[in-house]
Amino acid sequence: MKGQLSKKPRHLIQVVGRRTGISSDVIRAWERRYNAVISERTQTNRRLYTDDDIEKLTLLKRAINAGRRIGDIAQLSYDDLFELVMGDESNATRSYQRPSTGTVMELFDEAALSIEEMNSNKLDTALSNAIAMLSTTDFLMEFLKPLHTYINDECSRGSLRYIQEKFAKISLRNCLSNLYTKFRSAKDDGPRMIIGSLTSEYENLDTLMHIVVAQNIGWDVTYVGSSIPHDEMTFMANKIEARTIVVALNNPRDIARKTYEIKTMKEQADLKDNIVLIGTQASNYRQIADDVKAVISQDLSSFRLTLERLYGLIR
Amino acid sequence: MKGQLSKKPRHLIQVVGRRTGISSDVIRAWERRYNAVISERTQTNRRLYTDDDIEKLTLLKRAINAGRRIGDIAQLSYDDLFELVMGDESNATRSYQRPSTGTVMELFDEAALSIEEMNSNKLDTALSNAIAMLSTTDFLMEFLKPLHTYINDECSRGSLRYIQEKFAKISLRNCLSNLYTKFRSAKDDGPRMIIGSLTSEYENLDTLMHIVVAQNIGWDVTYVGSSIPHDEMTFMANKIEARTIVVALNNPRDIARKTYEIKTMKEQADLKDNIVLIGTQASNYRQIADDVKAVISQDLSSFRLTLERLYGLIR
DNA sequence: TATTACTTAACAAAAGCTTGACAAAACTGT
DNA sequence: ACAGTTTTGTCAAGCTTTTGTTAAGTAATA
Repeated sequence: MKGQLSKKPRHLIQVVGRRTGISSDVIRAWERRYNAVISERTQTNRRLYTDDDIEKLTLLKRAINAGRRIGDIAQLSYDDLFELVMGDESNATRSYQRPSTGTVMELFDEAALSIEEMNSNKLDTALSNAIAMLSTTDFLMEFLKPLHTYINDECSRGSLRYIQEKFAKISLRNCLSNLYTKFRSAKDDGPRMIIGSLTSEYENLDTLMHIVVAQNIGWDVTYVGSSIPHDEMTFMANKIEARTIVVALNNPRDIARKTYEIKTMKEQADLKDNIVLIGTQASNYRQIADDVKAVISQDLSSFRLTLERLYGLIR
Repeated sequence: MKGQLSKKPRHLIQVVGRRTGISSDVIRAWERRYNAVISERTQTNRRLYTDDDIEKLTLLKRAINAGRRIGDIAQLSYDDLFELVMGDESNATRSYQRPSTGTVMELFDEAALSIEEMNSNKLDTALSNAIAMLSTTDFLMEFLKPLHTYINDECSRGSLRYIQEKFAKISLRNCLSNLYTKFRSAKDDGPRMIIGSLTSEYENLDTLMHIVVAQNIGWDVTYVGSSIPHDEMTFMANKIEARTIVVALNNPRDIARKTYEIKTMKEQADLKDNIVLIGTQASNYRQIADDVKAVISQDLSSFRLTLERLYGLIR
């Protein structure tokens, strides 16, 4: 499911440094000393890295954060590294295992089938296999998001019952919160961000996906849940010195009130960056977004871009 | 389940320390004095441990927690150690006194502090340290449950703000759902159970704790969430051939309706065992419990006992 | 021209190792 | 209950290994 782009060497070392949080000096030192990631070169000898290289470097960093030493792990394959990191970060008895056979499509079908059968065990396995098979971003965009849409569709078509929807979403939620806590340990130095939703909003799987994306880029994310009064958010943002607040907007009710609340938050919170609005209803807040210079991110990929831009500016 | 990897010495002493919660000094001291775990070495004399070594150290730690002395048990084989620990811990459940309460106390304080500071990273760390340090049951009963009570108390006293409560509970929830998925894979053959709550009930951390307890004993638990119509529960129970349904009752509203729903579920679901009622409000359902031979479990320990009894009957 | 990247070499902080010592906690015999 | 002994976690000193950082000089880039 990975595009061809990921195999193409195209990132300068500077970009890689930003994305992974590893300084270019260190990336070069790792290459020189341990052959950790050996990149292609341009005709004029500049290093060019692929997306896969970045993923491997990210894993290396996480492994180091978990107590490994670079010299011991630099030469491991991506798969071995992955398993190692999963074992290290969760004291889990079971570690993720790459399925030897089967494609992402098959995993998707298996997930769908387990939802129909209401077999939560099987569903969990399918999910963690998908995590093991794909990069985090791909897992979200190419697997979890479609699966979520599928569930909603089948539900409104009536081919899935209410309890099947509920049950499936609990598994997805768990899976996302696992990802969340896993990445958490890796990043304790990134720029801080608060994600939550205002009063009258409900918890939303999409919001959780946004959290994982943000953490993946390097942000230190605090999720505060749904239905949070705006002054509480402001209080927390100031207390923990968050650079930005991300507000999830999925419920079409009370637009006027929420507009006012966003405005107040912008005024009272001492943010270094602008507020970010996400969710299906975010587009209804264009006016206030313009007024307070908030950024609207309609989907995961644009959210990712927004954050990468901000993160780049910070360093 | 264990691959060849577990036999391969690959963990640095630091990693081992982090995973077991035993300081590297102590690990070395145990090796020097009692030959507790003798690791391989790298060419440059660094210690490298296998997964099995980590398991043995974890057992040693649990044995010490249960009152053993390291000098007496260090040289035991893994199997002997395992048996010892099992015996010790099951005896300890009833009459409770833990010698090394000091450190657990500190973890509790650290958790409380991180809630005040709203540092989710620190809170997560404290939680996973507590998990590593205690057996699952102790973790729930002696750590998570008190922490939950503490949060609620401080909140009603007004010394914690709403957002601190919300934020803390999200971390606890994540922690519980991690435990849930962690144990899930281990048991796919146990007797099946559904846990959920009826319409007008909200999600509740106590219910999640019950799930973990049930899984810990060996049940194959499917959690279906809160606010589930009773006929949906029945449908699922029959479909996956659950032995029992556990109904969480925490909201004092609509007792009459829920009473009726419990009765209907008992009639229409094809359960091998009786329905179990849990939660703060469960005691208001004595009448119907008698009528349909449902069991009421007021707290985690009585829930545990009930399930152990059932589980014992089944095997 | 100012910035970024490349290579090589050197340096210094961090972490590991061993040995030895010490003090608190636990145990023992009276 | 109490004094003496043993057990055990912790720490320090002195050494080695590992690894991030910095500097210097050169080349490419915009």
